[in-house]
Amino acid sequence: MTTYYQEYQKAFVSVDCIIFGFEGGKLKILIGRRQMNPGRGEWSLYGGFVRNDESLDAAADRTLYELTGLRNVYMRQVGAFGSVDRDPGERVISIAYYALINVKDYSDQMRQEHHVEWVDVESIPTLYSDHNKMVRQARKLMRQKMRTEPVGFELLPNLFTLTQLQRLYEAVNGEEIDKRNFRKRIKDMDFIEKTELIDKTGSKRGAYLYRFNKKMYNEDPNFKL
Amino acid sequence: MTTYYQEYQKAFVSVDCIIFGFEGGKLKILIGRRQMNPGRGEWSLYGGFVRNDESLDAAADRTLYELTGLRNVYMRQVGAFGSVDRDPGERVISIAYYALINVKDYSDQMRQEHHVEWVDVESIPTLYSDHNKMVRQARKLMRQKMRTEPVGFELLPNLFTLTQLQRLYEAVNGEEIDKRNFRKRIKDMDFIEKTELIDKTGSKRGAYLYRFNKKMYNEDPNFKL
DNA sequence: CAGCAAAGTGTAAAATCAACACATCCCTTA
DNA sequence: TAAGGGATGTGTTGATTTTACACTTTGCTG
Repeated sequence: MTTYYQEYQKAFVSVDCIIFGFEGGKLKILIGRRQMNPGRGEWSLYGGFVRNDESLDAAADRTLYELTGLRNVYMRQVGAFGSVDRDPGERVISIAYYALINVKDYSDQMRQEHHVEWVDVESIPTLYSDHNKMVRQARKLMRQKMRTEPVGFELLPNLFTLTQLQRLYEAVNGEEIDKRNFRKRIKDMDFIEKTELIDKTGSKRGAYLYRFNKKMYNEDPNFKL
Repeated sequence: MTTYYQEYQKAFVSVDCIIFGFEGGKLKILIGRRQMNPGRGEWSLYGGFVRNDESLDAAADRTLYELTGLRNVYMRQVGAFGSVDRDPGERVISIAYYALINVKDYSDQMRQEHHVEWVDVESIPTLYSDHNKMVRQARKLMRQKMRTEPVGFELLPNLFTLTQLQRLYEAVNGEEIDKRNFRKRIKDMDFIEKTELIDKTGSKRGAYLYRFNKKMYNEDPNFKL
């Protein structure tokens, strides 16, 4: 291999994942105690190093897969973090990604094996290095995305009630939404289909289950919530 | 220095700058012929490598300074680009930044020395590697930012006419704006101050010059265009 | 002094958004 | 078996925001 840039310095490049889940009406992220030095034992995002034969996106996918066993998860880059001393040991540039997963797709056993926990985004402890900053930025981007694209469904089961959907948006935006106005907006979006199925777990009366029809959305992609 | 991560691979990390300017009613960016191999002679963004003793943001600032001699320029990160083969020679992760500068602040002499040119964003040639992708993303972010924060003034002289401001927004969004509606919105923003000065270069009649009052904006920061 | 080119100005209709209350259903339990 | 509780589900109205739209003024130029 020709070495063009030998006069310049290299750095370690890692990815860190902000993994969002929605459970019990709360928006949560997965964090765990850091297993390696430096910083062993501190609360931390889950991450990993980028190999020279994989793209950043691929490294993020792989990292998420290692942790959850899930593939084809919705992930988006948050940005690159590169303070000189963000890692106490070496120069490490980290690229943060956020992921949206359905909590039910993540086995509790696997969660425990990796020593990670779901914590409410409203009460995140101090994390290793600049991870709190990453989380803040991820939330901001995610909130923005949720407003303009139908990505919230990634956090819900295939079938969901309108109340669940509303609670999700309330958790993401941190404010209550008027039920009637919310449902009116949903009605305008044909790609959110009402099924004949009823969910009985959330109430005695039962609520209709809805589903997101991706094909229908792609034919006329206009979403706003 | 303790070496914690020796089992992992390092990569070169660079920054690339999308430098926006506004001139003759057109939004432009600075590009030049690449001076180094690989890719010498191809159209390219201006960039540089990140040193181990500077943050990513500092590297971006330095790179812009080397090219333009300007400091304290409005810059924001676009994101990290890391396809495996984005650089034909080595593994290089690049962090893209966009900058907003007032074209008049950039001396034409310095521009020529660095062999860069202003080109209309609507007719950008094929650029080296993934630089076109960087530009697309930068424009998207920049457009978004322009809508919600008063950053457009970075592209204009201190004193500007409302027509200039309107042309800027038209160039950024790629669509014409109704003059009366535009001016109505401006009137609602007290921090865009009318001065008693008149610009005579743009019309025979002359137009009032306005200025952006940053302090006033900070007291009540609400901007929307 | 007529013509031109850009500056500057208001209103009305349409669309969107925000506020708001009660009946229904089904299960539970007294 | 009747009453109570808790979540589901449903429309209207006023307020606000957004859009569409045309003519006069000014000062220089020929």
